[in-house]
Amino acid sequence: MTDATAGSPPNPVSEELPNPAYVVLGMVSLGARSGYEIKQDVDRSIRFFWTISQAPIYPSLERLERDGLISGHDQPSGRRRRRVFEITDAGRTALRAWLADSRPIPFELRDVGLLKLFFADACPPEEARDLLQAVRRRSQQRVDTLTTIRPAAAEADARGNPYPLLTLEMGIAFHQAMADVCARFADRRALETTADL
Amino acid sequence: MTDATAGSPPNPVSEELPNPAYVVLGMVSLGARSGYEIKQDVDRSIRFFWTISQAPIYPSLERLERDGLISGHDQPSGRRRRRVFEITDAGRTALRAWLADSRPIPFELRDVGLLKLFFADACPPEEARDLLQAVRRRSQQRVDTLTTIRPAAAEADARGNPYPLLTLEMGIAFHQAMADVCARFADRRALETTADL
DNA sequence: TTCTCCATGTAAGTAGTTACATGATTGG
DNA sequence: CCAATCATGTAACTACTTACATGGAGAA
Repeated sequence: MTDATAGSPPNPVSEELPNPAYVVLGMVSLGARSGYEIKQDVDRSIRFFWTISQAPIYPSLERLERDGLISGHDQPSGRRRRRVFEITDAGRTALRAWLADSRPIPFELRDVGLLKLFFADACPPEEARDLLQAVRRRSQQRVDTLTTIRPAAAEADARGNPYPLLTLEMGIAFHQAMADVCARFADRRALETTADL
Repeated sequence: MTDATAGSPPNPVSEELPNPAYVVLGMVSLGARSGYEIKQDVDRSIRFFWTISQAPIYPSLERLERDGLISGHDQPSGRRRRRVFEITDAGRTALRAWLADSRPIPFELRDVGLLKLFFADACPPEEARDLLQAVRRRSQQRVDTLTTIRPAAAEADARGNPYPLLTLEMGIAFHQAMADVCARFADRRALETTADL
């Protein structure tokens, strides 16, 4: 039997946190201070492979502080309240432990675009073609957006942190690959249609 | 005011269904008969971009039948109960309407691998390297698995439905692209480390 | 007889979302 | 003074998931 009935206050790192808590912890480690800033930073950087809504950020911060992974101080500007946070040594340790966890990392995609494409045989050729076009354009647009953002990530790279740029380039490559497959398929279809005439 | 208080029975197509219902409808349209078969088919075909657990399938089938999009008949084998379904004309129409919906299709990825990679600067170089390796291997394995499955999709293509093969190739392409970016980055790091000596 | 597969269903829990609510500060 | 932005918090809902429960059929 483990001694689980001991008083709760100390609560060392031991337990695993839910994913959003690691996002919050990670953002604080990169310099985000208030809950508001965390949300901003998420929307600017990782939104292409992770989103978080504002609501769960504040309970997350509370919990991280209770666990001693971040330390918070009130820092109002004028009469507007504001609470800022810094990562602690325990927080850095917990973040590293999460990153170093050697269990296999699952990959789960849940995409309506691919789902529709899979069933596309259920609709007439022109509609299927439009659907393929829509999926292609979607990826092409994503490539464009990510490319626009690239300079900011390149700056971080120049300052010694290459990982934001790495993930950005994975996003670009990923969507470019999807767009390419769409294009190849559309060409093949066009050829077949011409051959049929 | 719309006349919403009318008796519920007729209930024409009008309303949009939740995504899992379209998965079920689509699978029935492709020949899946029982709830059990639907689950099997999902796990064999679309699990790489969509999953569904067994639980919500049966309520979905009930609802689709109430709406007249599929028709069900009891077909027990021996004393073991079993209910089989077919798509109706109304069902085909609803499926087509969903496929043809011209609103932009959202793309949302939620991947712990990329998330960890983004924060990888928080850990020492060897651990970051291991993490990159893990992400790379994950994609490489996915490419291998999908390639193994390819013949089945190629068969469907030969029989006149190219879309399962298309979605499969998109899966192969984007995982290959991710693995390539990992490889390029790992090489760059290796070079830099050698240069430092 | 026992194991695996076929087949359906429910109950409980969780992880997240949107929408709402509040209010201060800054810039035009 | 009005709009946009900074800043935090809650309540209700939804869309799932896992785990549990049941039981027949076929094969070894």
